Amino acid sequence: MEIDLRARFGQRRVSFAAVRLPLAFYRRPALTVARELIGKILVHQSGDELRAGRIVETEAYVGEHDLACHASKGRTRRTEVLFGPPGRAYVYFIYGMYHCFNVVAEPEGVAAAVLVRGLEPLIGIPSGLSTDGPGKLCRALGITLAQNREDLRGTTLFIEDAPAVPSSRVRRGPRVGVDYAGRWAERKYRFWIRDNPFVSARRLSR
DNA sequence: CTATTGATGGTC
DNA sequence: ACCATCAATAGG
Repeated sequence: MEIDLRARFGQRRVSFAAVRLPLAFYRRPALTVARELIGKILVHQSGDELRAGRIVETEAYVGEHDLACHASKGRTRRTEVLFGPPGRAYVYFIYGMYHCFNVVAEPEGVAAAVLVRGLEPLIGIPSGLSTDGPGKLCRALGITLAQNREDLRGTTLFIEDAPAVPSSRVRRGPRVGVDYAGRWAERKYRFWIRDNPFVSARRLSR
């Protein structure tokens, strides 16, 4: 089923072609994908529920050598999807309560991904559910382990192209919650839209 | 405002 | 035992 996002964004006077991001978008360095995902539209359609938001915050996890990346633990049942083809969902369950949604990046064989940490609500987000944080946005969009490994060019969980966000509006800083990764925690692998209220960890987001 | 703590369960 | 989180709580 095709979904015409143009009609819905028309209400916000935003017009662009509703087109899924192609494989080539994802098959690039994770840092590039993380930066370029800012402003794109994450959509989850399950049954007759359509929920979508604009990506306002991401983090790159660049490979097995990156001690903050789950793939640094090697190839396991959980991390296997990271070694696979790009453009798939990597969803994991954390702290017994939350899910986190990632986009697999880089060519097959390179275990890298981009964590989506903040969404600006656009369509169908139930009132009272916030989207400023990786766990919260998964709850708001109904993303669970059921979506793990899903192809993001499909029809249930997918990402639509949208106008690029200019560099003047994008900020960079260290990733959140990865102090265990030593020097890798210091690297500025996190991207967010400046002053956007749907960015997580506001204290660290100036 | 910062710092700390508890909830809660998959993974290895 | 650890954890790519979050809300509640305590303290300055």
